[in-house]
Amino acid sequence: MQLSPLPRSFYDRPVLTVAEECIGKLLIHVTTEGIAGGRIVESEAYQGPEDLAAHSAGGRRTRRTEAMFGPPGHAYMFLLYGMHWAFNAVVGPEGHPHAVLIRALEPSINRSLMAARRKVAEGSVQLTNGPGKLCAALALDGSAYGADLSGDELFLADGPRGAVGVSPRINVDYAGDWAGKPWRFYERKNRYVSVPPRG
DNA sequence: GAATAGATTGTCT
DNA sequence: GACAATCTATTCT
Repeated sequence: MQLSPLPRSFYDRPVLTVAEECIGKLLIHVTTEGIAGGRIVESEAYQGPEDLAAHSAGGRRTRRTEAMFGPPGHAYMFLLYGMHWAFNAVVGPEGHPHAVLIRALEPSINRSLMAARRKVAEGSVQLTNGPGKLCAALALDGSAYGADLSGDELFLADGPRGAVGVSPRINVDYAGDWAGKPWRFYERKNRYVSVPPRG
């Protein structure tokens, strides 16, 4: 395993392919406090404009969704419920508002720094088992909006890959038929997955 | 363990 | 003014 950013070509593919291949990859954020990161163990695909669960549903292009319409390999950050940030990787060619939501990490790099940011015990599952939590642990917020993922501060790197499972997405019941799409990917038997699937 | 309510703010109608 | 791809504390069983 080495800590070099994945090439932009990794993101310039169908969103379901990228979401599935994100499992096991390392998400890394370097700040003045130091480096922090972990293995991605849960992700979801959002395929606007036809996907009603995506913020870009119906081709809505606003200030908030602008990054989704840009070229692949950039960060799409958004604030939800007024207090939590979530991190997405923009996927697919420019003009196609697709993104992969990173829902959970397994802390691996500089766990003590992440534990301090989250104010929970190092080694606790609570560290990164949810979109808002992992952003807090990595100190990701709106300032990372649109960041280039091929830079050396915020990027994905190759990592050991485990067995991947599939399930419907979480908390998108409002999306009608799209809510049932098996567009969530997770690593089997990993305790950091936010919502353990049945079985 | 499961269910529920409250927090809190940028963005859109 | 309403709502959101959530988290946490609290209140049940």
